[in-house]
Amino acid sequence: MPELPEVEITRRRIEPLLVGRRITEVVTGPPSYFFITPPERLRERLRGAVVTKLERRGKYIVGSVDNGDSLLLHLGMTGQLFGSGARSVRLLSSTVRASLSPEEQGDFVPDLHTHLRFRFEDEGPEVIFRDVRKFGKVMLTPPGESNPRLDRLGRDALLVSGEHLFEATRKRKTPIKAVLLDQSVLAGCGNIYADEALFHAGVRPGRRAARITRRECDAIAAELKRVLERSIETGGSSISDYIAPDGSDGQFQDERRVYARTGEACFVCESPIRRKLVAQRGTHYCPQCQS
DNA sequence: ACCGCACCCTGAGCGC
DNA sequence: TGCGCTCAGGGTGCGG
Repeated sequence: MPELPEVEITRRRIEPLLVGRRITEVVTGPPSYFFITPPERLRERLRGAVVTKLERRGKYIVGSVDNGDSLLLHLGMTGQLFGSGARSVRLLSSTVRASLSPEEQGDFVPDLHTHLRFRFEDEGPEVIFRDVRKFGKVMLTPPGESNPRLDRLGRDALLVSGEHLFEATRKRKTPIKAVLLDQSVLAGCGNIYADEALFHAGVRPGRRAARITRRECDAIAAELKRVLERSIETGGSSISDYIAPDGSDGQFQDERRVYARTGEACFVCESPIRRKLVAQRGTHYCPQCQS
């Protein structure tokens, strides 16, 4: 599931494929939950346009278009943004994959889940947005208009501080993990990195936020920053559908300490890792190392 | 203001 | 073998 590191890696790799190239055609799928802006409007507004800048805001990728529009992309749970040259079996459903020989599992072929394709004047690689579950989003904001989705975002998770976390957690009865997942507090933090940061900080995810000490807030902030930076360095976590935009897998999943390790031994104390629901999310922790 | 929860979606994995 | 059920989860919006 794409969180800040995966989104940042995607942004970095897509930037040279998108920025500065004149769009000649936008090919879209039919209207759906995925399209906040209707596909017809996207096609009209982006034909002939150039994206001049590509930034990340939390888990959003935001493009500045030379017509003044702002292009918002969100990968949701299963969104994949890549160049047409990417080669990865993760770009195919397992049933389709199973019907192909290894040598056939090469170049990407647009399918039912391919909602958006950008074609360019230079006739080079296309930029493709595929999303099986359609929890991803694409949206165009007209010149001068702000976007409420972006306005809601809090501080970027890479810039978290113990002080900020301490202030945000006072008077909150909800579990500390819910605060870490709250995009209006920490933009970009998601399920994997919340669990990992809380493990490294030695704090149980279900603890009431207001009961977390200043010292613990410092530890959580430092560890969150560290795991996010480390994940970006190692290419992100390729759990389920995420691939880097060149089709390669990330490596951070090999450095996980608790996420999706239910029942396996803690690397520190060998206690079995536990899983429970916190804030309606699958949550993993070590009962011995975290208190 | 804050909190919990339903909803959106579809493939994987499981039990029968 | 195959069907049908359940689960997964980011973000939004609603009701309490």
